[in-house]
Amino acid sequence: MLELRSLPTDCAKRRQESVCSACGARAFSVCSSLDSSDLAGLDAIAERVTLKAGEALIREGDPAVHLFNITSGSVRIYKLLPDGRRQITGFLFAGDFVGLATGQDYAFSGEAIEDATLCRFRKTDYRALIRERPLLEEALLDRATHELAAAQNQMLLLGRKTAQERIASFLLDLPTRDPLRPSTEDQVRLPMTRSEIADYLGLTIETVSRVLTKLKTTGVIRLLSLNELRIEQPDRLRDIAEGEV
Amino acid sequence: MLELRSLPTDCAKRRQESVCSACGARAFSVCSSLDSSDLAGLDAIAERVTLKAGEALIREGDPAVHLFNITSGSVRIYKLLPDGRRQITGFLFAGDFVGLATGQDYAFSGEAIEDATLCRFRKTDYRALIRERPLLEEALLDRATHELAAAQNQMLLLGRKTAQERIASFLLDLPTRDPLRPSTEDQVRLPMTRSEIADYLGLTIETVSRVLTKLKTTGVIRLLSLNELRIEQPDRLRDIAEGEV
DNA sequence: CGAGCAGTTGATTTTTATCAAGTAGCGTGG
DNA sequence: CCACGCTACTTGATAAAAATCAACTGCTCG
Repeated sequence: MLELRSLPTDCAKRRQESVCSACGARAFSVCSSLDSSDLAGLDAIAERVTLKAGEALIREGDPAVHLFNITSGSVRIYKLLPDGRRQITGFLFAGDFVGLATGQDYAFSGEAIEDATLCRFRKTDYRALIRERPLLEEALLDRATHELAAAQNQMLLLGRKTAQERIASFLLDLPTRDPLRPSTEDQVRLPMTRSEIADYLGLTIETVSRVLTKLKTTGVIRLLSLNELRIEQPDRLRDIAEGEV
Repeated sequence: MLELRSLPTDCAKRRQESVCSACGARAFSVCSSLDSSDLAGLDAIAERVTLKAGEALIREGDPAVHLFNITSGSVRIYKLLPDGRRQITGFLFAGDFVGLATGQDYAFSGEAIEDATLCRFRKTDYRALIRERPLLEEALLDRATHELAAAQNQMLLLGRKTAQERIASFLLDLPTRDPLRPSTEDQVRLPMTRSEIADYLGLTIETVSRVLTKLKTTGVIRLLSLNELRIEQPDRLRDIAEGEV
């Protein structure tokens, strides 16, 4: 049930597999030395939740009762302005936590992009549990810390990168976080729509479409289908992402 | 020496004052029940650091040896693109931690905006310490969590708000985080330059200047000096910040 | 087969950046 | 004390990037 996916900076060999007693899903430790016994407590207070594509998980402003861990599928979290403008602040995949960054009320909404399964904990239970399990807390702090670093990268992207640089950065970053990435090297799965990519990168769908077309025309990427593409020239894409053009 | 400033969501009465044995500076607990004895351990491994305005604290890419807590003054943290474009990802004040969001190497640079004093810990010492002090770790997790929520707000700002909305949001947010805010209600201290405001909001200095002039002209704010202004119409500024115009 | 939706492409507008020319405040040195 | 020059800031004119508006394509699903 609980699957703490290894963080991107981990080397694979530090992964430690364990099996959730409650639902049988595999659980991976994060980089610090967390093992099955540490996760067992979490499993005990977890409920399983199933969501169809598009269904809401949490809604901004609601009391933050639960904390979630994604078992399968993917989730978008976002914030809205009163007039409907949307900023997607993250795409989350199996192993990610949803709801860590909240106080009294949820500060963002979350919905399934694809069909998804999740583990749900009451925040109060989880608070009590992590007090007894310092290794679990350390793992969560580690994870929050990594998310913070990712958020800073995203601020750099949103504040200072051009449309082309944003798309390039996105195409390079996404597969590193998606556990379902195609096995083929440099192939990218896009489970989200153009509209979601636009709202994640602070652009419009038209601009996303135009930039993808341009990258295709210049031979940097190849569109395999609407939701799948291949990076033909990774070095060039990396240069574009960092503004080296 | 160590000053864990209360988080904005705290009610004042939950503040718990304690005095650092090493340097005499006051230390406040964060919202959870952290007291002097929990902080004492941190003091023991802390060194005092003094910085003049403009001096660097940490540099992106350097090994992340230290963790800092600001005792006085203010700090900017930022990331650069190869061509020099800068995104300031945060302004930090007394009580804030610098260096939480890092793995092996620092992922951002940090410099003093004004003269500042800080406490410095070796990360290894601090890691060892928080394992023994669950309340401290909980406080840090809490803080990381709040920073994550703030980062999401900033992503909404950078990705979807207009220049005017960004400035309005900034003017409303800054005083809530600056412990040196003027005692006069609705008065805002701007210890940073226009260039820093611009790099924090993803704008240029010219745009920042123009928007401030416009807000002044429409009577929403009054510029008292270059680095001090007063919000004349807080409700209207709040409306502008949320796009209700 | 056709409706509807996601995506693409094109023309135009808007916003903000860029380039350029001032102005104001401040510290320094005469 | 004042002139000088520096820097930060402001203001104006123009350019560029991306948004908006609009038309069209192609795919999926009933």
